[in-house]
Amino acid sequence: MNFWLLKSEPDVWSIDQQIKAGTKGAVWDGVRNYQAANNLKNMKIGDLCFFYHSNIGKEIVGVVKIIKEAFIDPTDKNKKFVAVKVKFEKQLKKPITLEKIKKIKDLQQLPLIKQSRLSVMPIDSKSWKILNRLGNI
DNA sequence: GCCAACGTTGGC
DNA sequence: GCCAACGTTGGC
Repeated sequence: MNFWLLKSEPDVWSIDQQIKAGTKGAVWDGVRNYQAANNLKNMKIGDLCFFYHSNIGKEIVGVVKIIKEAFIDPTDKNKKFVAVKVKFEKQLKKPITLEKIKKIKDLQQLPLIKQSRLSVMPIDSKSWKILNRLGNI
């Protein structure tokens, strides 16, 4: 099992909307970056992803689970990019802010810090554990 | 609202 | 295939 982090602007798609989507889940589409798309392709059913709010909030707000592996993004006319389907898993009572993550030495290698523009990124299991502890998950 | 850091596009 | 110009993302 692998771990990931998905970024979304809450204006476009927020954790609240993800919660409303319920057990049926929702399509994670709109990724138009090859590196991010490659990460999507490597996701397997059952993998867990942090749900991060970019721009507004700048914090990890929950966890979602992959329920459908990569397929052609229905919103991509050129059919080059892929989407996955995710289901709401958990919401953090207390979100983990970017500010907080930046203060933790063991998390400085995360793409979230180093590559701020990447919207889909892998999280190594050690960092996943640290973040779970921080989020009281 | 600005700007750094990237990605992409298109002329050559 | 290079690189300048332009566009986008996202933190501040």
